[in-house]
Amino acid sequence: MQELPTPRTNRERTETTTSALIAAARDLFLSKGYAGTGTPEIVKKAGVTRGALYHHFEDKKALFAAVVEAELSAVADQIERATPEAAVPFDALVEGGHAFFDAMAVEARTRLILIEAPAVLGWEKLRDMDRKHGGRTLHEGLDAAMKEGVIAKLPLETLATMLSALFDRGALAIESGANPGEVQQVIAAIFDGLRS
Amino acid sequence: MQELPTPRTNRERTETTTSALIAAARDLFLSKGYAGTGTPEIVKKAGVTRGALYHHFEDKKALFAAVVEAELSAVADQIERATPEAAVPFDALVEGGHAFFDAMAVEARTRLILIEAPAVLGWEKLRDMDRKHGGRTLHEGLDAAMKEGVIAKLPLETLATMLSALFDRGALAIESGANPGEVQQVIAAIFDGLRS
DNA sequence: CAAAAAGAATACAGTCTGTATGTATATTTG
DNA sequence: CAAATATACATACAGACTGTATTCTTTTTG
Repeated sequence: MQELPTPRTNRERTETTTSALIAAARDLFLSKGYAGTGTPEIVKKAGVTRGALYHHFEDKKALFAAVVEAELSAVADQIERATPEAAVPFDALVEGGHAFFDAMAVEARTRLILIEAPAVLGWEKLRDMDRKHGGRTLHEGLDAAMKEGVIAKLPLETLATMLSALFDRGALAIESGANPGEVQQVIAAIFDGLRS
Repeated sequence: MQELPTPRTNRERTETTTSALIAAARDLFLSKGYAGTGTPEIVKKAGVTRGALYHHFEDKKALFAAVVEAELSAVADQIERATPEAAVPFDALVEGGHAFFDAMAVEARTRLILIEAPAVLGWEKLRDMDRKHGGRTLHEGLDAAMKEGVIAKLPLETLATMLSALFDRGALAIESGANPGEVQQVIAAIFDGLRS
């Protein structure tokens, strides 16, 4: 009875282990936080050894960054899928906000993306990652609305940064038990106040 | 040549060592972050031993909490001292915001209070601590402005939470090189939009 | 002043991270 | 296709840190 070597290409092997690591790390980071999760536990859950982890990732932080990137991508996809096309740029912003809260409602996702990621990776680093993914939605929406004269003319970059803070804080507040309706009401009022 | 025992009351001893620990920890946490600062380094800088640390504080996190509390208190004091009295409630909000940014301009203070503290102590815990100190300023200002009918009627608690997010994000953006003038311009525009 | 309590120092056990070293599996090259 | 090389992975190790247990010292109390 021979052992079947089951030959796999290197790309496949890498893909398998990195996926397993990211998936395992994601679950543990979400449930126990970054500091509360040790690499021994991660590799055990992923079914590999620490050697494999440190072969594919520079360090624990790099693995965490990969998890965050995946989550940001998932959020962006979920938003894009939920908001097909909005006739009025202004409405797109409101709908996008709604989709954002839905996407962030995944258990503990807010803590991972909005609390832990800035602390572990640095706020600016996360800001850049965010821009690559979901951040574009808000940015482009504001740009369009501003060009059509729907909202007041303000420094776009700064305005986007400030308004995204509203959504982030809103998601955190909702997860902590705040009334989602109230949060959206307040955000709507603020956006409405920006109309020219 | 006898050693002078320099008898000190227990309260004095406690006060001395806890102060030294908090001061040393503050500097190190600010410059190297929470995870990057070990307790051996802290006690060395404070001139005591780890035994003293763990006698007065439950764990490293508790010491960090004490530092954060002190920083929050310092920020609140600085704001209160900078904004004597504002005739119009609405103006008080603007002036308070300006004072807030000044207070947060202390090197790395934003990272400690806005990034690390939520990650280490939990967002809700920090939210509570914040309410005890500076959070009141914004809360009361909004309450007054709303009662006088200066701004639109909205759920106060939620509105305060959302607007404080603007100031927090603004402080972070400024520390990351954003134009302070633009930040305040955007915030002013948002507040102005809320006038009824 | 003796006993009790509180402050503080030392020693220790357990855990984690990152690296160094060794082995097996793929891929490239002659 | 065989040897050489590179990549994937596993094991062993060194250093550091956290929190606790123990012991000693100083202050307080009866």
